[in-house]
Amino acid sequence: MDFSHQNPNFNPNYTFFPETPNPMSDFQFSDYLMLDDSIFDDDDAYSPQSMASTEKDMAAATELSGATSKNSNMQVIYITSCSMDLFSLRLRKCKNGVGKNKSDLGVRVAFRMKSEMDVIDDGYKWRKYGKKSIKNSPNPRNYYKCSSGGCNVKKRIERDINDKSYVITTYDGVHNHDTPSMLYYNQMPLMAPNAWTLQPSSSSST
DNA sequence: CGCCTTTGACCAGCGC
DNA sequence: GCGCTGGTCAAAGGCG
Repeated sequence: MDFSHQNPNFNPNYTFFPETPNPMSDFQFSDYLMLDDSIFDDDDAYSPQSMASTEKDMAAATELSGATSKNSNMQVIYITSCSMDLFSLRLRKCKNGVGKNKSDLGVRVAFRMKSEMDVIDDGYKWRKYGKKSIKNSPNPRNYYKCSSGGCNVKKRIERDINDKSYVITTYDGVHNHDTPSMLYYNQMPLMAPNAWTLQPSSSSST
């Protein structure tokens, strides 16, 4: 089964994450995903280096997710369309990597999706602890902490300045517990990860 | 009663 | 040093 495609409009190193038919895929991640590259193993097929996007895309994603110079170790992955289940599987992968040598707050993930709702139900329980007006943005930024005891994961949610139909969500840290939906994913056959990560750019494999 | 949101105050980092 | 900005705290009130 071929899950991997190449998009001719982008960088040859670009990897396309296809949609997969799944009842959990009730919405799709449409634009940017940003990760701290230290969570990846060197030989990991998930490595950002194998999924480099254009400089323009990276700059845009960096701006969207609020990254600054102090986050310069972050790398940007461009995803045209990725369903919720695939994204969660990637987070599980990240969590496994972080546990080895980084604190729970070593990961930042940001993505932008089209949604009428401000808060996306990602399976975890969140408690709102702040709200701020952001300079040059008509939309406030909301701050949430994971309600689970001992879990220090935070997330920020705000509307895209340029297109209010998009919501930008930034996660800081990795949950130290599972969520019911994660249990669901654990029971899924692991077909997607092996398929769509092992075929980056066949043309660039020199 | 417990947990949540709201919201103003406070604090720290950064640029000038 | 000062002001601006983003992030967090904590008190108050609401809701199930």
